[in-house]
Formats: sequence, C-alpha cells, structure tokens
Amino acid sequence: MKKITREELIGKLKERGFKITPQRLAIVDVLVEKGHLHPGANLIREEARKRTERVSLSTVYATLGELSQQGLIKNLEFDQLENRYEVNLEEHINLVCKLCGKIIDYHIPPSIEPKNIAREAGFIVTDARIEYYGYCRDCTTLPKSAHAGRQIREEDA
Amino acid sequence: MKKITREELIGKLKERGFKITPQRLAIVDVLVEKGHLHPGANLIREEARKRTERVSLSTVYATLGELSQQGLIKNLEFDQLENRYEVNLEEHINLVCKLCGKIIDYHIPPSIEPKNIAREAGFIVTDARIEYYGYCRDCTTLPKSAHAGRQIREEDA
DNA sequence: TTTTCATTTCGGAATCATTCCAGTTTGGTA
DNA sequence: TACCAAACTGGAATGATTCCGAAATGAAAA
Ligand SMILES: [Mn+2]
Ligand SMILES: [Mn+2]
Ligand SMILES: [Zn+2]
Ligand SMILES: [Zn+2]
Repeated sequence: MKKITREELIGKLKERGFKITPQRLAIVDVLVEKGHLHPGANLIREEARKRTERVSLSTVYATLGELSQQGLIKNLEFDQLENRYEVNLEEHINLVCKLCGKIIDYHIPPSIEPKNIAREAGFIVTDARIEYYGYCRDCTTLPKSAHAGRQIREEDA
Repeated sequence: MKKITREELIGKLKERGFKITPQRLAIVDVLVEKGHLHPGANLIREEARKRTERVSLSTVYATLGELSQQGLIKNLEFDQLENRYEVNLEEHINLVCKLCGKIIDYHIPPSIEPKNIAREAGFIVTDARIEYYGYCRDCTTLPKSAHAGRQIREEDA
C-alpha cells in the first residue's frame, strides 16, 4: 500500500546515471500523481505539458521505456488500445472494466503463492501479470449514458 | 484438461449461423492442432495454407475476431509483438518465456478463488488474464545459441 | 439441380500506436 | 565558462491490425 514518491523515483534515476531534465521530472510527477489511473502515453504527455514547457511524445515513450527497463514502472498492454503504465509494483490484480476502460487496483492476500508452484514447473518466474476483466461498480450502477466510452479522463477513479 | 475438438468448434459456428467455408475449417483445424503453441495470426495463416488453397491474412483476422467474439478462443496481447490466440478456455496461467517467447500452460489448483473476492469489491468479473513471465526450462538448460529469439516455430513446445 | 443473395473472402489501402532517425539542445562536470 | 555525452525534438518509418469495394461462394429456396 506504500505509495512511491517523486523523490524516490528521481533518486533512483540519478543513481543510475540518468540526467535529470525538466521532461523527466514532469513525467515522473505525472506517474506519481496520476499513476492510479494507469495512464497511457498520451495522457501522460498532456499532463506533463501542464508541468513544463515542452515534452514530445517521443520523449514520453523514451522515458517510459527507460523507467520500465529499470523496473521502476510496469507496462500493461492491450489490444487496439494504447499501452498503459503503472507505478504500483506490488503484486495486485488490475480490474479492467469492459465498459469504461477504467483500471482499478485490487490487492489480494497472497494465498498459496502460485509463483512457487510455477517455479516447480521448471519455469523461473520473474514477473506476473494478473488481470480481471468485467464491469466496475460505476458501470453497474449508473445509467448507460454515463459511460466514458473506453477513455480515461482525469475524473475517473 | 479436456481438449476442444474440431467438431465442437465447427458445430458451434454452424449453430450460430456462420457458414462453413474451407478457410474457416482450416483455421479451426490449426487452432485445434497448434493451439498449445498459442499461435499468432501469421503462423495460423501459414498453417492454414497447408490445409486449403487460399487463405488471406484479412480472413484470418476476421475469423479470429469472430471466434473470439463468440467466446470460443481467447486473445493474448503483447507489446510490440503479434497477438497470440488460444483455445484452452480453462482458467490457467500462461508462462511466457522472456528469452524464446514460448508460452506454456500451467494449471493451478483453484485456491481461494480470487474471482469471488474481486466480486466483493463491486466489480463483476467475467474474464481473467493471468500471466507469469520468466525463463522456461529450455532457456535455463540449453546453451544461449539455442534460443529461438522470440519466435514461435512449429518445433517449440 | 438451378437460382439466388447474404455472407465471406480477397488484396490493397488506411490506421494508429510505437519506434527510429538526424539534427539540435542541454545537464552536469571540471 | 566550456565541453560533450546524453537527451530532446519533429517528422518519417514501421508493422500489426482494420477497413473497404469488388468478386466469389455457401446454403436455403425454388
Ligand atoms: Mn494496477
Ligand atoms: Mn494458455
Ligand atoms: Zn466501468
Ligand atoms: Zn524459453
């Protein structure tokens, strides 16, 4: 449940020899502040723009690639949709709403650690991806018109 | 563990008003015979071609889309790689090797049914996606040169 | 069997997220 | 303050997937 901070991320980048640029600062800020939305590259760019003069989409992708390679963020890939990114590295289930596209973190008690079981299969597990798809509370409660239509906007949880 | 048969799939398509064409037969055959490889559209097309005269890539995509929409197959989406398709609809973990790209089915005993837990969160679960990434037995045993380089070929498990 | 036509297939063009590139800018060190 | 490897940029390239109009064809009806 601990939330990653701007300082932690920047610190790690610095340690590993990355230069601290306004673009990277802005992108990291967006990830820390909006990470719960599991934002995509374009939303990240929009938000980053509010925080510094110029940020190109190329740079956003490059930076996300670096952060991901450094194991500081995780990529979520979807068919026909932008990739989404998250800073929550704890093992959890991403609940993906099929109506509005919202992605909600859901933490489970680690029951029998299937990771260990998989290890017995002669497969060394380094990363897990667990997603449940379905309908979120809003989309089973609100009238149809309220659906965001597979977009993530700021107001989404 | 029950393996889907050609006849089951064709039957369901017929029931639902789809015409039975040589292309659909070939594609279904490929899915039944090579499904364990979690093949991508191009491999499916290549294999389908061996089973009937002409199959276009457009048709392969169209057919996979129909089968998927009918809930008869599942799509696995990956960053920067072709989507992959599988006929094994039982809940299982796909073990994805980061070296050779092979995808291995791994069935777990259903411990505490996290699906039910998620349901309590006000989220109605209709589909699950569980993937573990890491290194398969071959890729931790064989010399580096043996890696298939993120391709799936027929000989892969 | 033949006719009929909605469905399917086809190849090629369009789409669109992501990556690549070459030229310019810049953070951080000395 | 000068230097340069690293970073940034916009635009072009890539590549999987979708879209489209025209031609082919299952399968129901005659
Ligand atoms: Mn998450
Ligand atoms: Mn599988
Ligand atoms: Zn929703
Ligand atoms: Zn492997």
